[in-house]
Amino acid sequence: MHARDHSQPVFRALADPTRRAIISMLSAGPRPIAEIADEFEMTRPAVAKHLAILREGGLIAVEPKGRERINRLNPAALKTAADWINHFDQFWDDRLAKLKQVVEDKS
Amino acid sequence: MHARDHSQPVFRALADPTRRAIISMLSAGPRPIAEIADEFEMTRPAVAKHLAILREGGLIAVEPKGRERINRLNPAALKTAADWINHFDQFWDDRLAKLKQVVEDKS
DNA sequence: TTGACATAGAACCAAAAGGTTTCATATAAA
DNA sequence: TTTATATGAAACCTTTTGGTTCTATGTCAA
Repeated sequence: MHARDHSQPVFRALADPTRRAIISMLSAGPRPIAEIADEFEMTRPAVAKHLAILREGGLIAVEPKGRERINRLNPAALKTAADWINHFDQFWDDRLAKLKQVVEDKS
Repeated sequence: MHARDHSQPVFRALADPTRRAIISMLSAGPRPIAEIADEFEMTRPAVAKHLAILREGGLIAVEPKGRERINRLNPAALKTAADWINHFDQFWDDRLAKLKQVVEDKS
């Protein structure tokens, strides 16, 4: 059993509605900070802080490009949270969970 | 922009490791507050606060039984978070997402 | 080189979160 | 009825969170 809680930074990142909105936004494609900040009614440094927390959760990766820093969604990190939640699949839809297992076994 | 964020109370509830541990614990069966609090190194009122937040997220239901209050997991509420996350399934495993869709359509 | 642009980062602040202790209340058991 | 138990709830405290403004730095463009 895993003693420590590696999913904490991910769940923490997902807890804020602004950060979830940023994830949605970045699912359409990578963007520099200023462009992201334009979509919200808060200052750029505030958005930058949210991006830092998303980065700590591994949810985004940053690549410098000239004087910009391009933020790209790393959806694989979402799987950490999905795995934890899906652990309880059986409780809300046992049949689907079993079929999904079959699908996974066949792959 | 989405008008309102109905998933916020769920994600908020999931953000704390103690609350996730409580969810795990209750997946084994309903328990009264004192029994839950025994498992953590914090006071009963602290645990009671966590239970209140889980209740706000719809993740647990409480039924009074004598002088006890039995906390029962309501895993259906987890689906709210799962749905949001699985919306990004395509990014980490497009094939599985499609098969899962087929399964859901057949039900 | 000079000026504009994109971002980093520090200092600061108010509110929320997560904990505590203390006290009140309802039910069960003696 | 009296006492013990299970919980609710208030008051309080400290740390974290989410925001701000101001300043510094590196890069592009004239």
